[in-house]
Amino acid sequence: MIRKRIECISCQNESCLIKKFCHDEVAQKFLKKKNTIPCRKTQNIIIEGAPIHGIFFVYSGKVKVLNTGINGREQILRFAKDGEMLGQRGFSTHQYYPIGAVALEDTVLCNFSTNDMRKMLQEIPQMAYDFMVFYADELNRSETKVRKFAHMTVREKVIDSLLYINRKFGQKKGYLSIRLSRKEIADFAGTTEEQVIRVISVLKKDGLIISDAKKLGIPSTDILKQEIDEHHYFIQS
Amino acid sequence: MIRKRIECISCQNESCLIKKFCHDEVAQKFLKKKNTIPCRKTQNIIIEGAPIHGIFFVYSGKVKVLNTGINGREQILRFAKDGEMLGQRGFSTHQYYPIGAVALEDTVLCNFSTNDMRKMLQEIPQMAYDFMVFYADELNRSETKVRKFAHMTVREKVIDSLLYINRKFGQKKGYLSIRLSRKEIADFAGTTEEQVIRVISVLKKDGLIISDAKKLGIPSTDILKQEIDEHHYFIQS
DNA sequence: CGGTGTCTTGATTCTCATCAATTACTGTGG
DNA sequence: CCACAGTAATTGATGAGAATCAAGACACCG
Repeated sequence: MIRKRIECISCQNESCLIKKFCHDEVAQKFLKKKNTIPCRKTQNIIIEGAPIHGIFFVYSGKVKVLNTGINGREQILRFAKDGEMLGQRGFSTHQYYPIGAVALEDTVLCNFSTNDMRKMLQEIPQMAYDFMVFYADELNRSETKVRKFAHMTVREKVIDSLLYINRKFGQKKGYLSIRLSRKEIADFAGTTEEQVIRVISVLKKDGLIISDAKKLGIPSTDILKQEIDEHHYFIQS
Repeated sequence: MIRKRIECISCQNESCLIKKFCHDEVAQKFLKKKNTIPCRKTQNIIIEGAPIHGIFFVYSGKVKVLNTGINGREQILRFAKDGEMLGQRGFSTHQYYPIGAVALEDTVLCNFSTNDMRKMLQEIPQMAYDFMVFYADELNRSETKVRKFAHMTVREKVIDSLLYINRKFGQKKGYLSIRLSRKEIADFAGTTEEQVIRVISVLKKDGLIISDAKKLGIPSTDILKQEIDEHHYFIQS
């Protein structure tokens, strides 16, 4: 576990919205003030409903972003990996985090206070613009998801979720490089554990996905993609 | 129908993200170039999948924002009224509008080309920041909706939709000041026309909503709100 | 080698979408 | 002003899909 401070200069996450400005003079005073926070698997990074205390960037590791209904059911909204942002809502009028975030494996985070982040965005116009584009894309993605939840069958939702996980985290040696429980897939797909299991069973029987121990693999995404697209010609995001 | 050009200076929509900068010097050259577009009820403002040709602001009127699956089913993503924005995705990497927009009544729009809008945002940092906050809020709203679609019953979704419509457009003389068909409510709530009718019937019987001719009214939102909150303590948006 | 948690499968129940048929409403032209 | 057509709203019946419930298999860990 990395405990030492991470400097943006030496960071390899080219997609990070901050990294891009690591040579910017104005940015320097803020970059100096950021914190490096290591956290262990299953640890809560952001607690839903807690007062907002800044914005996070994933330096390394994997995270799930979720929120909970009072019935105890949790909805996973998205996953985040290296270079991605968490707790982005400090800017809107909210006082409390509307979402929670949990580390799926050992993770290292960079943290900026909401105040510093605000100032940095106001002082570096290009950064505000970049953030705006980022949010616009996220909004797109989220609205696509609304549509999916409204009209897809469980089978389609599960397939769609598996494809998303595959796109996001990729495969290593033929298997998805992230291990999620059936429950987590269900919470992401918007269904129940049992349904996910049933769909996965059928997909395995049909040879559309493979499994070894607890790992899942997708030999070819083509047929699966095709099935989704046939009924919903979505602009993927 | 207003045909003459609308000037931001004389516009009354205080919530408009552009109006706020109508005295800004840098903004002037862009404001001069905007177009005023009147359109009639049921007219298509944005056609889903068409090449992006700018961003719109509602000067007056009411609009629905939607997208369609190949099965013909449409999902209404949100409604927009005076001062609100349409086709906001010109900034992200998309080439085509991922959504469509249709006028629900006679509507007057202001239009900026994507290029002008981009330049304006780059040249006026505070505007980029405001837009960023706007998107962040929209994202929040959308993610709340994902959660709702995942876990609410049809009855809850319909009630939630009616409350949203009421919040957004308000009531006049005890009735909602917008008239939507059952089908439109269904497309927004993520269910079918028949289900909406059934739920509304029951709600009328229980005196929770009233109707006169085609108009719907909500005498008191308290009980309805309570029903939603009991099962899902959402941060409303 | 218990024990705990995840995974799996089957059976049951229930909600909701669909289909079909009827009624109410709106606008138009004669 | 009324007849008519076309659209929207309504109601009931049915079936499919999905959530829930229950029980057992499996793996992992002390």
